[in-house]
Amino acid sequence: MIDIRLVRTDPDAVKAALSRKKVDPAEVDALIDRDEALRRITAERDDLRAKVKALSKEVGAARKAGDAERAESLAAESRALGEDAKVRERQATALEREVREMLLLIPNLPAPEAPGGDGPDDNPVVAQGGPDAASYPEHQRVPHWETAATLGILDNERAVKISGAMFTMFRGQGAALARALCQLALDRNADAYEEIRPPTLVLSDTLTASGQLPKFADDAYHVGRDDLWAVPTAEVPLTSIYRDEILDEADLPKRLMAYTPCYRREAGAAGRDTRGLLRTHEFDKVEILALTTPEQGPALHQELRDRALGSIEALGLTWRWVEICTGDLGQSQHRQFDLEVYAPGVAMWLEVSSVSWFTDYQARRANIRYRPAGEAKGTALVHTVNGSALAVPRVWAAVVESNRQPDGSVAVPEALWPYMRGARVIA
RNA sequence: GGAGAGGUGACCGAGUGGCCGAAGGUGACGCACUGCUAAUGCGUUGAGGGGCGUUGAGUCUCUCCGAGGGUUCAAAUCCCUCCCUCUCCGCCA
Repeated sequence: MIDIRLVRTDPDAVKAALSRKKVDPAEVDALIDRDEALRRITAERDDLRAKVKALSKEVGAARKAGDAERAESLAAESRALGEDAKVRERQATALEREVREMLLLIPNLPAPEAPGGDGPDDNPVVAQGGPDAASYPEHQRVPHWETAATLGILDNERAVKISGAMFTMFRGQGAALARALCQLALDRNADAYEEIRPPTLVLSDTLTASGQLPKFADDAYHVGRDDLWAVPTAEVPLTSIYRDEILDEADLPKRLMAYTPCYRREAGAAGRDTRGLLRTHEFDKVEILALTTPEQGPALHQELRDRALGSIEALGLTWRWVEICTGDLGQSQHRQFDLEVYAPGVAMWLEVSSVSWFTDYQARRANIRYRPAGEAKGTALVHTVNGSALAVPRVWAAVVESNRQPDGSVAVPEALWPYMRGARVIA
């Protein structure tokens, strides 16, 4: 959620910032209107309550003094005010809900330094590295699903039998490779990040805190019988770890990482990227996340990007870093970097990591605060940043394609040797 | 899933209708005492919303004792529903 106080004090700045995300200023005006009504009703309600409290005390005093008549008349007066207060209370509750629902749907303000643009095509490439995308030889211009089928390391046909379309299954060395990638990402970040193994079925409140609900309910799997949601990313449980808590500034930044499976319905993506591993309902990912002070936010955002990049470089892949323009920025994001790797077999740049700075947008939803050092009282909202340290399927695909040997085998990148039970080649 | 007990502030814990945002203790912080430490004494110490004022001066007010409803002039306290924790039984990787 954005700060309602900012909406009150500087509505024009909010509208201007949000217009870069294509939000209609009328939405902001509607919010202001409801907020004003809420504050008016709340003031009336509180005033009535104060009177009821004062009168109630007098009733007690009169009773004690044995003045039953006066007590009764005061009680009657208080009763009448109480009726009024109850009416106001109902109105206030309805307005509170309205304001909150509006606030939950209004996106975060984009960073001033986020580039303008209408969509993905306008995302500027900031940097690139690894082998030249044009340098891959002919024997590496083979889609991973073909190589994998030959080697018997991917069995999507049977995955579909088991779970339906867009589910995948790794086999043998392919399964080991998938697990090795996770292990690599965890080990590379264990120097600074606490490893978490969180639950992956979560409450609606948890999914709301990180921004997926209420707007993106269709994208997530819901277990109706128990009203639980399958997490689309470890960001969801990690963000909620300190929900409704107050941290010490000395404990910030708090760095966390988790390997989890991720579940996505891909509701709007029917028929797209259905071959191989480019888009699947269930995949493994290592997520890194930090809770920071506002001052630490930008630095941690860079740190996360560099860490995500570190694993990709260790694997020897061709990569590029794009910055997401305002028209393509997600609802909760203030600023976002994407990392893409080049997959020579499918001749595509694959998005493998998305590193985002949310300012206090998630923290306000999740109510995660900290006590600024040196100040006896008062709290402030933390900032959240997170990113994929490594998302398995697309990296798996890129590794298989860019390490394919002329004989059809796949050389295991050296960084993964410790995790492949001695295998240097998948054949 | 069945039976029972319980959920109060950073923590422990008292509180069965008004004098309770809440005793007492622990912890933390400040001051005093002390050669230092310790001990002792005194004091301070929750969060959130709104109004007026200020820009970090305050002041008034409302809300919060697991959550949500209800009874009452008045609810931490009485009633209802739900959630969670613990113990025993059942089941089970």
